[in-house]
Amino acid sequence: MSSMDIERAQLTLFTELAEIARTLGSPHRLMLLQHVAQGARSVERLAELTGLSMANASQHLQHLKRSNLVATERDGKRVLYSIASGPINEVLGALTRLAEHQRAEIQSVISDSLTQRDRLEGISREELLERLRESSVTLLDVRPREEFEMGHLPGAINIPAEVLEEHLSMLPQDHEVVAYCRGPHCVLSTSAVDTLRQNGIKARLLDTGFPEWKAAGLTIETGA
Amino acid sequence: MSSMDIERAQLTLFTELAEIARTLGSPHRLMLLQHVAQGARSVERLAELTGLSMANASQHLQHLKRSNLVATERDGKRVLYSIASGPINEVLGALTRLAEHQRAEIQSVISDSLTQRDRLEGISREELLERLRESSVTLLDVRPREEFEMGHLPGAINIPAEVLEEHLSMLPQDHEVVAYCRGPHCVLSTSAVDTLRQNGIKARLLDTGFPEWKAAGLTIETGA
DNA sequence: TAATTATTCAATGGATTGATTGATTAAAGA
DNA sequence: TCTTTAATCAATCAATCCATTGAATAATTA
Repeated sequence: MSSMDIERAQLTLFTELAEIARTLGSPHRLMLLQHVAQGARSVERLAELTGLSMANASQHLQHLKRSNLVATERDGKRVLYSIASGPINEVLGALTRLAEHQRAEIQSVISDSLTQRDRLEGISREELLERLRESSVTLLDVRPREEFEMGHLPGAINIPAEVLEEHLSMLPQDHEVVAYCRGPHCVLSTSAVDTLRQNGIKARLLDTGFPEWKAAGLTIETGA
Repeated sequence: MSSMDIERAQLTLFTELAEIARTLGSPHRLMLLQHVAQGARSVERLAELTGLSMANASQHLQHLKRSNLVATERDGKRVLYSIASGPINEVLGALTRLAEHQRAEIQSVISDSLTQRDRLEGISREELLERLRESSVTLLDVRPREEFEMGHLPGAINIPAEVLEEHLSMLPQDHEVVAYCRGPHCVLSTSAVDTLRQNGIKARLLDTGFPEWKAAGLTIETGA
């Protein structure tokens, strides 16, 4: 193996990595990816969910496909896009943690925010299970009702993020609240945690979301 | 918190993520980042290491800086670039694993490669320590001699990747070999593992590199 | 102070990207 | 078969990106 070959190998690896990173380097594609990660969706639905035009959504989805981040399957006259196999969520999770770290670093200079520090430190699945067993926490699912009813973590109560502020009275003031939504890169529950804290409720964020919980083979409740 | 606010928060988060991903979306910037991750380097050195022109390297480095992936510090008439704090390696590691996963998936269709599967499964620090204690493995450092001499894992022998093929006789034929270099995103040791296997030596890849080992506070040897 | 070295800035041009529009293909139903 | 619906393709245009060039700035040395 000559050092020439090594350089070439380095270059091709970096080129591959760069290609993936580039594909992730568009807010619209990230939004599409996030929705696709919830389950197979048609182009039309994805366009609607993201507010993009059909043609534009289609092109972005094809871009994601070229990078092997999503897969397609035909269903009658529709084409369903679903997330590809592989550690895609890990990449998005790592990216999110990096972004949050950077944001925290900036904010810790600007503001003296006390909540900032531990907002990043989510609660782990293991700790959650332990705390649930001794019922010292309330588990809060902030996804839309329909998603909640399709399946949720056992014992969770559902208050969609968009109505959280008006339904704070449903939450116990003494217990700590652990919020979760779709995945580690879901922004809904971090804003939920902010809202809760601003209202004097002790709140933390589950470091995994519903899809991961399901993937880990843990028990799930359905219905309302 | 209205659902309008959520959408805006989503958008800004995704925009931030996309910006980081975009910055990583260039092979040249990834190369620069990899070198910078080894320690503080001047623009000139980095230009030389990557084969870029000074002005070009400088601009890419500034791009990396704008995304808070590197930091600068003046040293006399030179400007030293170093890696920023935060889980940057985690992102690169996750990206690399994703790329390798994709590559493996393609290759497992094309070729019937037996080695492909477990090449990805590196050996963990814990397992390595155990195996070293019972001296059932040989630890191989494939970085350039100078880096090796600055510090390496205890008990490792050094054969730089570019001369590995000519020095195979230095390696025991009966022991398993564990190769490592700089970090999980270092391509050197994966090519090293390939070379070794092609020559009938049982080889695996350490799932962390020297920087991580050092960061974990484990013992280090210096000198030749 | 002048000359040197290291880096950045500013301007240029070619290549690529992202969104829009309208045309085209594919499958299903009337 | 003709129409409808879902998705993709092709063409366009503005915006951005990347590398190059040469000039400008900053710190050091003669």
